[in-house]
Amino acid sequence: MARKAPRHAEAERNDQALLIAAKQVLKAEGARASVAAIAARAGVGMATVYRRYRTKEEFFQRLCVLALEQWIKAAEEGLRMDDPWGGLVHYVSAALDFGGGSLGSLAGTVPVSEEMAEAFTRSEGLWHSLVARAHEAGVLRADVTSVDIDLLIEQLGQASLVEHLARQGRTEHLDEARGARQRMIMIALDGLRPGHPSLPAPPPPTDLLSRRWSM
Amino acid sequence: MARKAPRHAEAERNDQALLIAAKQVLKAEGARASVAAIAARAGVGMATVYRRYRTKEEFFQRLCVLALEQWIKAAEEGLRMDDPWGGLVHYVSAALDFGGGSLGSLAGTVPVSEEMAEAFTRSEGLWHSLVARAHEAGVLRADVTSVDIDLLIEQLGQASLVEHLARQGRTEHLDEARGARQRMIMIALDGLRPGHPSLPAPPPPTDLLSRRWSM
DNA sequence: CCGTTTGCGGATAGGTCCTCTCCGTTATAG
DNA sequence: CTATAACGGAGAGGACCTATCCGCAAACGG
Repeated sequence: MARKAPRHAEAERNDQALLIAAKQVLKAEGARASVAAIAARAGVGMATVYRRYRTKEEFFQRLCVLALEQWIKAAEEGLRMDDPWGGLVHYVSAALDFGGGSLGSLAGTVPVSEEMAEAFTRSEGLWHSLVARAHEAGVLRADVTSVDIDLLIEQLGQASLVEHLARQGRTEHLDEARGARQRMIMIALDGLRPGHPSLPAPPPPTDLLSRRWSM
Repeated sequence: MARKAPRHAEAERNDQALLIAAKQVLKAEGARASVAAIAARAGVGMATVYRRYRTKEEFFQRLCVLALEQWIKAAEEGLRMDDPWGGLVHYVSAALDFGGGSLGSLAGTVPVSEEMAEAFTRSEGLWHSLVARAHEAGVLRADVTSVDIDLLIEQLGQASLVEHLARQGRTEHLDEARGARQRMIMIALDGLRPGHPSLPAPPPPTDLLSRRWSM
């Protein structure tokens, strides 16, 4: 009967290429990215996407789960670090690096699957621990909550000048834009340190963001 | 001959409604906003837009000029304040309030008109004065440049949770989201104060952003 | 009260772009 | 060399967007 899988290696390579391309395109174009654009970026045909996922929605849900796993990994790494502040910075930096912000733009446009809700719950728990530890050590300003920082990550993670330039093919200034972005992130993180006047408005409710991840 | 303008008042009202609606929709949807959406938001027909502007592009260019005038006004107000830091905060807050960030998403998608380039030059000069004054007074960390702050404004000005919720009609949490946003902006501004470790990467070139506004 | 003029809304033509399917082609294991 | 898993891309069908056109409503002078 079935002799063997003739093009198995190529299929595996395409799997990976698709996931990488999807992250890049989603980061640059947000939730409006088209399947065609992602496939082109990965150097494969569109059929290759639809052979693996029944619909675009299912594809994006899978990407959400993978991204959530990166959040979880970042939080675990952060907790493993001895320095509470360093751990928190690691988490935020990692989230912005792998494009955790693009996740935010997906949330709300893609129905939440069971798998997604589960992964989110796990990541949320770890994240709270990381923030709590920083608070206890006194290295994080007392009037800031984990939701505040989540919002900050989401905002800073949106399509930035870097992605805009990359999309337009203007590579001359890419490095400068990347450096500028790092500086901006550091500025925002410095605003999280203790020693600043107290924040306006009451702290946001804890479920302000998380309700987007429940089914 | 021409007796008089029969429906002049309504026309004037529509003019204003269109501009207001355009700002709101652009803020929520970015540069991809459709004319139909803007007209609907203003409660007018599409023809009303095209009676005033020949093309969508011309409409958006006009909006850019109006927005740039708001930037100029904000900078002038900031310079008129006695407190150098307060003046800078005023500028940033005003820019984020009136949706200066949506301007950033227009830059690059709309050809730069002469009027736009001129207004930008004027606003840029005022902005530099405002930053220079803060630097001289020592109330702004020395290693931050005006481009850094521009980038921060652009990033924080992009479609936020507030706009996402508004677009989906979820008004229950709008006030909480608005408060959370104010807190986030204050956190970022606190990061601009003196007394933090020095920033990574060299300062961005002064024309990193401004070249988008030259013809 | 009527005629004229001005501005109005929305249907729609024409075009772009997107999702998803179908089918002839290509690469590999035996 | 054959059988077959996996491939790429053209295209059907539909959503949506810009810009136009036309019948209608409102304001004013006489």
